Amino acid sequence: MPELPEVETIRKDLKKVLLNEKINEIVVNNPKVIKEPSLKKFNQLLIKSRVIDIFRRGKLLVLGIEKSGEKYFFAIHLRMSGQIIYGQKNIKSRVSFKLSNNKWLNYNDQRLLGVLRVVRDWQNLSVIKKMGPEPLGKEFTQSEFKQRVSKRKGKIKSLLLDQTFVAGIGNIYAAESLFLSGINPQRRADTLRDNEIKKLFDSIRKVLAEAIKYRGTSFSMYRDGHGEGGKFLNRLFVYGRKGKSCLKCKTPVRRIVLAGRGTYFCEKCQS
DNA sequence: CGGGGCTCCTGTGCGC
DNA sequence: TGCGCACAGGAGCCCC
Repeated sequence: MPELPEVETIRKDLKKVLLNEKINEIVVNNPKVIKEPSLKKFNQLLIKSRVIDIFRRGKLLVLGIEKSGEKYFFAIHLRMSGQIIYGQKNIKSRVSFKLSNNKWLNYNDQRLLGVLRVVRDWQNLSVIKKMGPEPLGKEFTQSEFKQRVSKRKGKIKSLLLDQTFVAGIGNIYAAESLFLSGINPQRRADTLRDNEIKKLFDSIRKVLAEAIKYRGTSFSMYRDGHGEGGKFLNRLFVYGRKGKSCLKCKTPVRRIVLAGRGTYFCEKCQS
């Protein structure tokens, strides 16, 4: 569900309310989402710990925590249906944390696909070690992007979804970036011309930055740190608009399946 | 390396 | 109303 802009919105929301709070109580209603370490150890490490940092890498949200002089990282991947909502206790949550200010941090996850971990070194997580560049960061440059794209034989849309290639892009923003750049999602990456790759590079950054500005896209499950929806939904050009007319040329938007994922595009605007 | 299929889950919406 | 199927902001795994 949440892609980079959604996770970033949650991060910013939580940063305002979570820093320096202590976790005083943990209620685990479904241990399945806790992947590392054991449930017992997970509870032990988090209880009475203090939140000292909150950051994001790709779609991964990380809380830096401190417990009796030791530093740990609470890494949260929301996958398809995860939510982290600050406020009142939610009895439907998979895991809830009671904070020292008597508020609750609820981890909700309808489909139970999310992953919670507590580790000593977040940079040592395999997802992090394999993860591609942060698309809004300085290390993401047009020239290295162009070089890497032009070497790949797979479909450009699959490549954008590959977290080891670029971090944080998911199904919505892959579709929107490709629409803005006028590129058909089925194109082989190595057939893109230089000006198309440049356009794609710019579009990725533009779409992600805009989506952050509008606090993400709420199709159904996504909620920000306070349980509110994002406002980017009505700024989407193609995602979820099958059969509706293209906002640029009025041609009906098509939906196909690529690598098992719904893929939306305008045949006329994207070639 | 690339692609397809399947899997982990729960829930909703649609056609018949 | 009921049933079965498709589909859902993700990603890892196996196999060809």
